[in-house]
Amino acid sequence: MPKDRAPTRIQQKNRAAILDAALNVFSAHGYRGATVDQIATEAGLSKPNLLYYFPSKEAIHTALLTGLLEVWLAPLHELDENGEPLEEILSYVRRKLEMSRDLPRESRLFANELVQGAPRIHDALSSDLKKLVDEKTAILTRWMDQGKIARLHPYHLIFSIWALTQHYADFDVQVRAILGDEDPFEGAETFVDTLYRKLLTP
Amino acid sequence: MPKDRAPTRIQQKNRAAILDAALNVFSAHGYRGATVDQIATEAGLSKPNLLYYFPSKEAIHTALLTGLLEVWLAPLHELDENGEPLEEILSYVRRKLEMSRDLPRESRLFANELVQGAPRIHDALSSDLKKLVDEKTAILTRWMDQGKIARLHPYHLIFSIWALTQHYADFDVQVRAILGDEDPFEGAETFVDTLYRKLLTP
DNA sequence: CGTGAGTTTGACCAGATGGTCAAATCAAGA
DNA sequence: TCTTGATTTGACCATCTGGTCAAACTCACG
Repeated sequence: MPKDRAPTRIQQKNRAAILDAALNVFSAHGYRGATVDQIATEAGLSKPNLLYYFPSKEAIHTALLTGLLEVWLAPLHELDENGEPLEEILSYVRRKLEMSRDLPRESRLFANELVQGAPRIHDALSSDLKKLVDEKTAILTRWMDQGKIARLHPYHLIFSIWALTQHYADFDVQVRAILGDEDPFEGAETFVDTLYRKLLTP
Repeated sequence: MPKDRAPTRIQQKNRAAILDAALNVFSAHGYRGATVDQIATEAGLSKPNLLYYFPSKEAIHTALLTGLLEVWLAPLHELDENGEPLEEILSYVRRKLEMSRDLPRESRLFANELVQGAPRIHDALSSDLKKLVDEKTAILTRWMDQGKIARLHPYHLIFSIWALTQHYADFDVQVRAILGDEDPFEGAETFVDTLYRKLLTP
């Protein structure tokens, strides 16, 4: 394993290639379904070479998840108390939907992990995620108190946004099996827009 | 393997035990993450004994999925053109939510399969499921034409129901990490009820 | 009972898989 | 160029896993 000095050019390139390959493989097959060989091949390395950069399969998975959790929660971070309530929420929804369209692998990585009980990120859920959600639901509640949006259960409001937007990435095959050639995201965008406008209008 | 006569008492009992154990294991770990030994132990059988009843791991999985697809689609089947539109849709939503609460293993079984690209039920999706959905969206469209419910993209309306209801079973850990002790389904029920009332009112 | 079909199991196998290691190769600074 | 640390690899290992098989056991029924 490389000493912990400043990473060399090669180290940067290879670690990035490994994480990208791992994202492909883990998101498509889940943790257990992914093989180190597959990741190595996809990253253009031999298996021992890959294990020179990461000590184990699990280490790759953990590095991926923790690295992406930040990306994953960014849209919610941006929800701004000082903005116009309805517009703030709608653009959060829009950002989440864009992530489903542009980063479906990331969405499925988390979906795989969550649907199997989140054995490897359970802690992050009940600390980081919970904290962020509590912070933002407080804002939503204040908006409701001020009569700026309809009164709803704030947690379930957040859940609904996650469910509606991530559905298009996570269950992509199903969506496409039903829609055929139609682009899922065009319809989805106007649908969720209408939905939250109607729902949130007091 | 047993001859194809009428199944004996033992055969019935063991096949049922195997399928129930398999539902536990597959829904919790996905196809690849499940092991035959685990299923056998959970069913109270030895591995060779299990393989006396089902020829392979995949056969168990297929038997499960095909057997449960029917159960899974039943609520949508019940959507009745002759009923009162809003109430019909609301009770469909309610039935789906009840399934998430009462049959979370089934929900996660399909979620696992779908999120990984549905390699084993792709056909059923684009034939049976597609057919059923087309049939029911036609009803929805007619209701919209008659001005009985708001005009929306019917496919995305169905997707939204699936997403909102199954979310509580599939991502149960996440939901509970955020809600703490609060019962997810109580809040969910009133939330989705409000949501679809507002959304569907023309 | 006895007998034949139905049921169960211990021992075993082949392939897949995560991971190790010593040796070989490469790259950059002195 | 030479040296030293970084990088790469072929060979190898232990374990897990799906699946097989022949032998043993059990049960219903004549």
